[in-house]
Amino acid sequence: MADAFVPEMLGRRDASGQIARQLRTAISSGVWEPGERLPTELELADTFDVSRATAREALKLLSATGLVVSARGSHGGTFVSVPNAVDVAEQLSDSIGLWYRAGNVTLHDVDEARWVLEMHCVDLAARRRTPRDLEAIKAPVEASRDFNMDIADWLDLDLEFHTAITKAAKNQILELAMTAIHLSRPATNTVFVELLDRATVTDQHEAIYLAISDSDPQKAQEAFQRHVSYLDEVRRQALADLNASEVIVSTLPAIRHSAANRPIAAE
Amino acid sequence: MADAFVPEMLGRRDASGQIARQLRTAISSGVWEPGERLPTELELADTFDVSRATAREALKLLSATGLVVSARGSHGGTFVSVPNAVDVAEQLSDSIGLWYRAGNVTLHDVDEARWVLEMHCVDLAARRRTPRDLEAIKAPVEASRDFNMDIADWLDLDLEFHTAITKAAKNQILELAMTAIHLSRPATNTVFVELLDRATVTDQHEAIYLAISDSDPQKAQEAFQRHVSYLDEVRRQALADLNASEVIVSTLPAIRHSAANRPIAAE
DNA sequence: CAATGTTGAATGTTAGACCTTTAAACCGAG
DNA sequence: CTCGGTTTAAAGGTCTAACATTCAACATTG
Repeated sequence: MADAFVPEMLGRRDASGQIARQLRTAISSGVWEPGERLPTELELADTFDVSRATAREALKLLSATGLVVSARGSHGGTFVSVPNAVDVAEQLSDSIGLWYRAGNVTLHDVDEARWVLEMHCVDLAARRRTPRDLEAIKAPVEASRDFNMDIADWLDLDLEFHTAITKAAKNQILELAMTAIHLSRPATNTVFVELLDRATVTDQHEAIYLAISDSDPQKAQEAFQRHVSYLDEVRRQALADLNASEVIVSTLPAIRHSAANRPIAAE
Repeated sequence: MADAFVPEMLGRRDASGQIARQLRTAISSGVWEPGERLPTELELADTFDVSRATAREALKLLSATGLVVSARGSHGGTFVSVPNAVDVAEQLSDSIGLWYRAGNVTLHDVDEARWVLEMHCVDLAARRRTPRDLEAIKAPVEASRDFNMDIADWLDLDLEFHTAITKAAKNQILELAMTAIHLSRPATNTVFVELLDRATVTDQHEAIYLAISDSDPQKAQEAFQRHVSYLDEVRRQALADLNASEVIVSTLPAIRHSAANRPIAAE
């Protein structure tokens, strides 16, 4: 995998973009490992026969996605980096937000993806949770028993609860997806939260917590299913109260809990 | 076109990054809608009291994630854009690939996420597939009955099959996630495919297709479950046949930075 | 020996120039 | 008046040549 980097001739347009693409491909295919240093800006400029400014712009394109980081100083340079998960999730949520505004995705798409993913996180959390995970899940449930809390704070606790479950599932990929969806919630959600009955929601959260605590995936999924159904019903109600003629009514997929849904080889 | 853009004073370090963050926030919060034009490079440079080159670099940072596009010409400029789904998926898969190489995610994480997501895509596909979707799912199944085919071509058909199912589920978010995972497959997988029995795999594919064709979500999930179980078993077998320590080396190159390399931390 | 200065190499930023592209304004021929 | 070519202004793309800042290693000094 430690092949040399072989630059190709540039076309006449978009020099910085072409250089960035070549470097990106090289990084993906292992020419440089994470932590290794790329050529300096001056060397790249020389290699591709462009000015330093153009080479810099190419590196900026890579640094925007966290593929590389730059450091100044005598032993500085540009280094292959491992993208930060939160940054990636933020970029994802930015994209989702724009898709939503452009009408390329609907609220229903985002909600559906969220429930699908979280349903499985709940299952996995019940199987893999550590005592520490349980603490992290329990804390926001108990804290949200204070019903005089500000709505924003209460929502933060809700997010904390769901995030803790996601983490307990111990799958980085699923966690990334959930984080992105959570981050794009403010852009997509908002209207229905005021109509929720906090005691009901908190009870449902507690039921989920208890099932996870019992390491009972099926019970956890059922509890989560009830939670989702309640939220969905409140939402339908709200839509019905409004002039809902043009709003597409959300239809959640009937998600079966799945004793069978666990195919993956054990670690 | 809600609020005006209010630039903030810059700190002393990383001017282009700070400008990019401000613009990014402004775009996310709807200061400019998709399609609208941002200030010109010269105007931005003037606004933030930096040189044009620095303003340009800030815009490059945004264009790298597809948040904006630039156009030359008299009525050119930098415009808010809706990121292309495939580009976003590619960036995601690049990140996943690097996480894998750095040991932050395992093959197991990626596989598990894939099966979790696809299990639900299969369910949704059975509910929502159009006749056209069915065609797209059926074609690669029939084509892969030619067992003399090159392994690479056969793999392409496999990908085509799974992609068609994903599309039939009609959820952009899930489709994005699946695309990213599929794109990162070459970086993570490919060891076990040679051990598969093509006839078995194709039969399983056909069973999934038939269930989707029957609009029977449960049967479809069960068929998919059998497919996954088979793949999982082959993989276990392969792992058992090899020396475990070798496998770890070859499939999970535990890359650690040499002392000379700069430790990576996104700020 | 420890604190302090020097220096070299790299990125960060600036300034101004020129090139290329694009659409609109212009203008002359039919 | 219309059509088609030409001009032109505006904007991004690139180049050059500096200067500024940072940082580690080395040298110097108290």
